Amino acid sequence: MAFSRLNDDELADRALDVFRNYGYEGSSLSRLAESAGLEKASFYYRYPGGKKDIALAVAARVSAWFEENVVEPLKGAGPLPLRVNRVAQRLRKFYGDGSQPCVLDTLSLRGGPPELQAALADALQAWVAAFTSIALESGFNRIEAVRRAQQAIINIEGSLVLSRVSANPGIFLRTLAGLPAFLARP
Amino acid sequence: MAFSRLNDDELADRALDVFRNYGYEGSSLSRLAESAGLEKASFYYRYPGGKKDIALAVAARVSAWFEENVVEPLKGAGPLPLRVNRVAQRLRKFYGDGSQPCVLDTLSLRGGPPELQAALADALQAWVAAFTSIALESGFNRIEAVRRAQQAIINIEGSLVLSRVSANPGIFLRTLAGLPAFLARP
DNA sequence: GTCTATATTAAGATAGAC
DNA sequence: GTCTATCTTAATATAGAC
Repeated sequence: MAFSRLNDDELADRALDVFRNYGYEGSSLSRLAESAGLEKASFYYRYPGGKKDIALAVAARVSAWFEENVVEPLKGAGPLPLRVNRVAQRLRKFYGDGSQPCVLDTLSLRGGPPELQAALADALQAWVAAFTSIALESGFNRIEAVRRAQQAIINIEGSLVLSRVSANPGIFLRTLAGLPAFLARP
Repeated sequence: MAFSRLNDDELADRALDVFRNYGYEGSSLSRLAESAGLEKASFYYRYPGGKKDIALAVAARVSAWFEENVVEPLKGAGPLPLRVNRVAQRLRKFYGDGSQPCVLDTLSLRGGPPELQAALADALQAWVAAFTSIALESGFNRIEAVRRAQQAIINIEGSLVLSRVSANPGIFLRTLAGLPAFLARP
């Protein structure tokens, strides 16, 4: 295994996939190392603090993902609904078309360190802020804009739970389809 | 510990609390046994199949909880919004005022047997059906009633995730407050 | 029906070779 | 920077006393 090693971002992406599917406690170091194609000892070399460290790296990666795939695309040119729709497609992919749990939801389950909870809360806050900006730009007043942003994320998170538990992606995909009209009124 | 033993329902309630906070894989038998105030060996006496068995018992208990606290109260007498509000208060308590994860969400994470996933999907389906009945009784046509029922549960599950991750129960409590008007239009 | 005791396997973590 | 080897602790599971 001297070749085909993964860089830090790729490694965090693999770990993200383990964490969101098993929760914090359910993600054993063996599983995390295996998902990275590494022996446990090599894993400790990269993340001396073990599971805590890689979980924090995953939280940072999640924040970076939202910056790159939600905050930035929303700032781009073009009509508002079209920009929102671009973000909806990124979210669709991020959540595996409704088959993958949200890492904010499941990595925040009991067992992780307080810094992890704080980092996940920050990532969520950035998401709300990005959606709020769009609702403001769309003409809603501040109170209504924040309400819409929160409700849009409630819709995404809630429909994801329903889709996943009932093994019916349609609910999640329909929610995403309605996102542009909901956040950026025509 | 010859006295103060818990019956099956009480035991399942304790296990439910462990499962929803740690997910399936993250809930060790040691933790489950400890939460029940039993030694591991005693736990195996009651649930010979170990974690799988108690998880299935928890899923059955969840179904029973929805039957008793959602389906039945909605059938009671009184104005529709008042009945829905009674259910909202039960849900508020069930979810620890927005501090406790939903067991449908987190017990369905990877690791559990297929029968568990099926049982949790059934419980969710019963919830949707109960809310659909209310929306129908309230005057919505069938398609809109199903949509409202699903959306009401999306609101609950989604706002619970937001409240929990951001440690802000307000979002969840506000969603519950709006439930009667949403499901049973005045 | 619950306990103590114990066996086996997996998880968490480090040392040292390459 | 990754590996094998090893240690320690925890998890899973069973046997047998009470």
